[in-house]
Amino acid sequence: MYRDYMNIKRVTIRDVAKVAGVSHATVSRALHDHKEINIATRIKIQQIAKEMNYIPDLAARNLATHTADSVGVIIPDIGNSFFTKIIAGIEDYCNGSNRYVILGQSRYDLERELKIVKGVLQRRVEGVIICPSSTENMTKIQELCVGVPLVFLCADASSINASFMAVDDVQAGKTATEYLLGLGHRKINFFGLTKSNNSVKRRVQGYFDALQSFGLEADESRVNHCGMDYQAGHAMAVELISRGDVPDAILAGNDLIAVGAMAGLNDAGYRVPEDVAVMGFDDIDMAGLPQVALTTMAQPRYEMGKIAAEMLLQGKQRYGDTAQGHMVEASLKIRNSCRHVEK
Amino acid sequence: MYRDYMNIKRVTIRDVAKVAGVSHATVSRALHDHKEINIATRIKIQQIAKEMNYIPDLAARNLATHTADSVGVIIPDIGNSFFTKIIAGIEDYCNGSNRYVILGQSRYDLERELKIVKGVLQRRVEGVIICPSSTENMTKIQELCVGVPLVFLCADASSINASFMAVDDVQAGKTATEYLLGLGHRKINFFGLTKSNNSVKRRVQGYFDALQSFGLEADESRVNHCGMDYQAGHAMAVELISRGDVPDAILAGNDLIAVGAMAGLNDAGYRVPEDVAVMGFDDIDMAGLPQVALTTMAQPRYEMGKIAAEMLLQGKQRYGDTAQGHMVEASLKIRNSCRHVEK
DNA sequence: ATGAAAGCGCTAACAA
DNA sequence: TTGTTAGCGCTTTCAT
Repeated sequence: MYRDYMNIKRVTIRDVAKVAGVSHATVSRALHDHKEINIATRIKIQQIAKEMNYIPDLAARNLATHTADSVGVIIPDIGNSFFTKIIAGIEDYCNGSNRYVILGQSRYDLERELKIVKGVLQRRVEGVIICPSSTENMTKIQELCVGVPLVFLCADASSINASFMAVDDVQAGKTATEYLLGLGHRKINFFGLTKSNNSVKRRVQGYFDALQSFGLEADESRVNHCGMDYQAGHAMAVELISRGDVPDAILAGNDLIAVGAMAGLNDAGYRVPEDVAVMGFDDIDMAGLPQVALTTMAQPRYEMGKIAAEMLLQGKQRYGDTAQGHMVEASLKIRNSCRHVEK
Repeated sequence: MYRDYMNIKRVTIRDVAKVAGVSHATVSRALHDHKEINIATRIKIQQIAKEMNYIPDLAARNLATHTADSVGVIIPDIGNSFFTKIIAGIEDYCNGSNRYVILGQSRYDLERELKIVKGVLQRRVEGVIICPSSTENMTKIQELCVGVPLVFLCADASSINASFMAVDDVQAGKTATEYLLGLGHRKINFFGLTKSNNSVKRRVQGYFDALQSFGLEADESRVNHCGMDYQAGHAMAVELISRGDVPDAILAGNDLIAVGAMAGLNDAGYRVPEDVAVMGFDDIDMAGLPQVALTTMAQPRYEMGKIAAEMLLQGKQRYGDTAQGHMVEASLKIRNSCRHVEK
């Protein structure tokens, strides 16, 4: 039924006890530097344990103590360095306190995401940090996590009273769009998971806000629903071109899309930024390459991961607790993929 | 002493049993679709379990059955998309069989790496897959993992009789260098963790082999020991320039270094490939961007991860078992960062 | 300072 | 078909 774990039996606390000629309880005490123990026996036991290559079984310990020592981290796409930097932040915080990360990848797939949440919960995590693939799933996730600390990352969860750590995406979308507008662009298309993803939806909202503040009419056909990766951005750009509907500027839901769009534009003979401006969100490593020089809205990814971990593990955010929301500002990073045009 | 896991007690198999009016053993059977159970009670119990939001505790199950359901994956740097793609391969294989990945990042730090190995071992992993940061640590890792399936990734472990999945780095280094040599370059510098990292050491060996086959004398001062990231590549390039020792070509230990070196060269007014050729290893996403167009030795990263996971979980590679080694060829990916010169 | 015993949540003989 | 019991490796009272 289950998978075999190991034929070679690992040395347990009892094995050590036998060799040391004490009870296993004493070994447990010795290993934990318990105060009420003879210092000589403690040293002896620790010595023996080491010689026998004793490795404690944390699963058993956790079972006995009702504790947990790992946190579940669920992100949409491990191939996107934006998330990867977030994980680095979480990891660093966790390693500092000897906790480990159990990783899950939702691939922006709602079913899969829910399944993974269940999966990590079964594994006795101390809490879960999740960048939800969609707004729709957030309530369900919250319900699944009853009793377990939970913080949403990169998603505003204030409406469902859950803890979160996010960038002010509405503001970020607005700032980005205003920048493009200020440069003289008028036909601005938005690329991304504009219908489902929490962050992207809010960025689109900011995009509309900016249009409105410039007295411009919003054109729904300019928000183009597509995936969140390089390929999708490339394909969407190519599609627009083949439709003969080349915009002044493309505001992409993330940098991966933006870079893909740039490539698609280039392939079709359009120059960036001369012919069309391209802008993204996140400020991933790629964006900063001199050869790419993508103008983008930067998010403090590493810090966001770190703070989320801190919120989770210090605050013990849990369903029913007063939710805690951290909202930080994204910052406009001007590089060379957008330029001024006369209108 | 330990961290609190949850105040809200989770519903256990016994809680379900009480409600259903059966013994907890029956619940266990029902939940596992055990054959010897009344179909009506089975359905009833499953129903109740669902209503009560019962979540099985896999730690307890594993303890009882001597099984494990997660695999430890240890890589040097999660910020490098090369490793990230490997993880994607492992993840996909694992998710297919409902296993989870416990992640660790060594940061090319030997102490840290060993500590992480111990950490995942304590967490009852079914096996460990590791991209070792150095050759030196490999034996130690092998010793730590006695009794637990282990496969080295991106490192030739045949000399210590351990299982591994790797690219033929010697050949890859040779092919790369010969390509550069064939282009007319003579002063070729090698960047990277040339003294410690298994892969890099072997690539350097191939580099020397190629030099020799061209009847050229190896110049030790042209192998420059530096970190494995963008910053390190950038810094090393700048240092060479400030030394007034600009080479014809730079062969970087990985693409991140190569891209960093390109940027450093650009910053100092040198053009790639006109003034100096730059080449890397791995073929990460960045390398493929039209704006970067880095010539590199490509490795089938995703597949390597997948195969490693398969080796680990099917073959149950363990210390003492006949080790299994998979060696695949890297392929030369010619783009625009190297060009022909007259000598 | 140490041992004996109970129990964490679960599975798996063994009985009934 | 179901319940009883023991036990996985560990911690933690409670005695001694």
